[in-house]
Amino acid sequence: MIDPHLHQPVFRALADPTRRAIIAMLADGERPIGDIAAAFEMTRPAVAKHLAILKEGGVVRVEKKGRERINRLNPAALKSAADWLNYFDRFWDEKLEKLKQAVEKGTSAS
Amino acid sequence: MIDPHLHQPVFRALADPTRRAIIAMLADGERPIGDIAAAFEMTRPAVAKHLAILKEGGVVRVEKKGRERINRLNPAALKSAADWLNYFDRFWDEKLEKLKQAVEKGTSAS
DNA sequence: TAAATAAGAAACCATAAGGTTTCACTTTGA
DNA sequence: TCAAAGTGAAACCTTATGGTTTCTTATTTA
Repeated sequence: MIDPHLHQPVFRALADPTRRAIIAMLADGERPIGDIAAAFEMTRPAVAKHLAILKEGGVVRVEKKGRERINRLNPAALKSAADWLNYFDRFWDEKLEKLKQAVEKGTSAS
Repeated sequence: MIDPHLHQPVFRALADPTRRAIIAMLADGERPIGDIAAAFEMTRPAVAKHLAILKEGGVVRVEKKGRERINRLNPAALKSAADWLNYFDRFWDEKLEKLKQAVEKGTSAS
């Protein structure tokens, strides 16, 4: 299994429900911080901190546009975490496979 | 997108690198807490706390066996988080698709 | 039955997290 | 050019987190 510290910035970014909600929101389209703060009824500094953590994980990127800062989702960064998790697919797949086999055996035996 | 609070116990379990390492270790086979503590050079109470959080997320299950407590991975619990993340596949897939198309166009044009 | 083994529980500590208020800095538009 | 809009940054507060030490409880086994 891969070194868990490599994934830390992404998993840290994913750890907070507000941040996951921000990710979901940005999946729908890029937005300035003010919009996000308004949507979550939260002060801008609070959102700014969440965005900083999301940026550290590479999940969000900013583009300065006049006096606005456009926050854009970088979904590729989530792949690192997804890959880590998908590694375990084999386990519950195996379990399902075993269960399926057991059920089939039982059905044919009865 | 689904309510981010539903996934909270799992994502919280995944947030710490030590916990992810414990998950990886248990994927290799069930183990009592003492073994885990020894492997990570950490006191048992510390590991016990991590295991408690993993249990809250349903990621780990315990079975009392004599004076030992066997900790076993429940990989199915990870599926909830994996599903949430895999939702975003479409985004970087889309990006890759667009990039591919752009490259192909460029190649055929040159 | 007494000693050793495996673990849970409580108390405590330092630091990280998540939030707020307040103040300063740019860019726009009248 | 000057007020308003959109932010960033610093200071501060409360609670969560991750860890330790110490003490108690339950099983083995000699």
